[in-house]
Amino acid sequence: MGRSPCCEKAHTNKGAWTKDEDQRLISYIRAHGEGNWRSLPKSAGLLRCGKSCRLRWINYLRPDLKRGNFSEEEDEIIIKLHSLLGNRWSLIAGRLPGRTDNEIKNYWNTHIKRKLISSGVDPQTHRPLNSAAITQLDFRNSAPPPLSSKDNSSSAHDTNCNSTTTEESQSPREEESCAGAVNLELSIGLPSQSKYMTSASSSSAESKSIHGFLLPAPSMWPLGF
DNA sequence: AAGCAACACAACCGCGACCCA
DNA sequence: CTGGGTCGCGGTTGTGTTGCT
Repeated sequence: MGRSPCCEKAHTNKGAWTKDEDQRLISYIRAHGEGNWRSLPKSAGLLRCGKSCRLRWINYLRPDLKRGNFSEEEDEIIIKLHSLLGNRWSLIAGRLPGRTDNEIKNYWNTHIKRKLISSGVDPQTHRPLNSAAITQLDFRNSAPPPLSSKDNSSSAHDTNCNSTTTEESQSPREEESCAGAVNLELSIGLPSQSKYMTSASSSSAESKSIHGFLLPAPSMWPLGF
């Protein structure tokens, strides 16, 4: 179906935020709280799209943001969580207080990916690069290589279950079919207040993640999750 | 010192999920 | 049940900064 633009593009600013805009947004949210992103810009006197306001607040202005370099420990947590969850940055961010999904995503793409590759680990599969290469050969004639390189019988499923491509299947049916025996909440203790743990589709999404991603051997886990 | 390339990160875009009338 | 509006997510792009030649 057709989709209306999220805002009147002709009357909105784009690009970098000014200090004045930041200040307006901060003081408005302090006074009225988060939410109503669509109407917020107008109420706050900002010539910005609601989405832009939300992003600016979440990624940059929120008072509880940590900012600054990632610690070694955070690195390891991110790697660990990525091996479990794939590119579900918001879920990963939920486990790292003070960090945002955007920040983690950027950090992954610019630092950790390279770090893993240089240490011989495939950043998508979290397996040694050699075996990943073999896996790629195996799937060269079909769809893009699945994250999991396990048995062929489940490879199609794994492709559907992984989250690294835009072709990712999101349908509840497939999520259900992907729901595995492992409860992610038990494994990594996702916060129960997260919306992801309260909606049915989301909890199945967790299950699918844990199932879709072949867990690396415990010996490869830097942390004792 | 200048030009270029690589890097880092903020911001945008499009889409699916969710909510509610 | 359906359709429209809104929110949130992940991928991608744009731009400023840093390092190298």
